[in-house]
Amino acid sequence: MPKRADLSDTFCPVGRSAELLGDRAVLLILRELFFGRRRFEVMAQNTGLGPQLVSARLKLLVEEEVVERRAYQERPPRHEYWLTDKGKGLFEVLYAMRNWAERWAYAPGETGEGPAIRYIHRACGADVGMATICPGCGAELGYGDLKGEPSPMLQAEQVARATN
Amino acid sequence: MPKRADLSDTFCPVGRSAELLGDRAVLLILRELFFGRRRFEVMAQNTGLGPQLVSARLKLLVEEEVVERRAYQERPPRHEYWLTDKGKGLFEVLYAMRNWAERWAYAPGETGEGPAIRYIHRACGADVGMATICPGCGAELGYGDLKGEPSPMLQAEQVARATN
DNA sequence: TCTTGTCACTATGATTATCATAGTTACTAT
DNA sequence: ATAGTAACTATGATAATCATAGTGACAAGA
Repeated sequence: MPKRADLSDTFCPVGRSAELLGDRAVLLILRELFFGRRRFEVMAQNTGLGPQLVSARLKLLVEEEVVERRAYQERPPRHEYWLTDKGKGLFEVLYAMRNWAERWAYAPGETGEGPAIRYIHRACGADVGMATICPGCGAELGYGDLKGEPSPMLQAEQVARATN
Repeated sequence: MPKRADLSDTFCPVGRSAELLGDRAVLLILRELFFGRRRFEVMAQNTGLGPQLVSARLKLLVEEEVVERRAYQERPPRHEYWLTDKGKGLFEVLYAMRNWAERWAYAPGETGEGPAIRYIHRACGADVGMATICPGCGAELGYGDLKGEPSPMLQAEQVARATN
C-alpha cells in the first residue's frame, strides 16, 4: 500500500480510536493482554501473527502509552508487556466486541451450551453473562474483574494450537 | 501482503470480531452509518477513503449481513446502505470507542469545553455524557437513541472538509 | 440537441504492509 | 561443548491501499 492516510488528527473521537483499533493485529494483541498474557512469544503463538508484526505493534502500543514494557529479569534481558491505565480503559471496547460476537458471530449450536467464553466475576463468583453490571453483586465491571472460562470446544482449539 | 491469515473460524469471540472490526475503513464506514449517513459519496467524502475501498468494504459488510443495500430510486439506479440488526448491535462497540477516545485521545483543552461530540438522548433531551444508561430518564441507550452535537471545533473541521 | 452535472461506482499503476521462513543475540542448563 | 529458550531482526514474495482518472445511466438547462 501507499502510506495510508493519517487521520490521527481528526477531531472525531471514533476516528481517533479507529486509527489505533482499526487493525487486526492490535486488537488480537490487546485481547492477549486482557487475558493476562504478557510475553512476546505467547502472544505471537496465540494470535498466529508473525514476530515482526507483534514486535511492530507492541512498539506502537508502547508509543501510544497503551502498553508498558517492563524488564522482568536482567540476564539475559527479558521483557513483559503490561497494560497502562489508558490501555485498561479499552476494556469496554473489547467487552463490547465479545458481546457482539457471542450474539451474532456464531452459527446456532456452534458453541455447544452457552457462550464461547463464560465470564465470571472474581469478586462474587457470579456468571455475568453479557452484563456490564454484575448480576450477582451489582458492582460495575471493569479491567481485571472478570475471569474467562472457555467452553470445552474453545479449550480443545487452544490445546491444538499449542501442540502443533 | 500475502493472503492474510484467516482467523474467522477462531472460536474466540474477540478474535471473530477483530476479523471484521480490525480494519480502519470498516470502522470509519460504520461510524458514518451510525451517524445516519447512507450514501456512497457522502461516506467516501467524510471518511477520506477512496471509492474502491468504500466499495470493497460495503460489499464485505453486505456479505456479513451487517449492512443492507437498498435502492432508493430506479432511474437512474441509486442505492443507499442501511444497518441491519446485526449491524445495529455494534452500537456498544462504537460507543465504547467514542468514550475511550474522549477520555484518552485528546490533549488537555483540545476539545475546548466538554467533549468533541456531545451526545443527547432524543427521548428526554438529556446530555448523556459517557453513560450507558440515560442520566435524565434512566433508559438504556442503544442504536438511534442518541443525537450527536459536534463541538464548535469539530463543526469547523467538517465544513473545511466539505468545501475543499 | 448538446453540454454539463450527479451518483455510484470500476480501472490502472505505484507504493508499502504483511506473511512465511530463517537467522540473531544473549544468555542458562546439562 | 552442545542444546535450549526468549525476544526479537532480516529477507524476499505477495497483495492491499492510495491517488488519479474514467465509466454508465440518467436529469436538467442552454
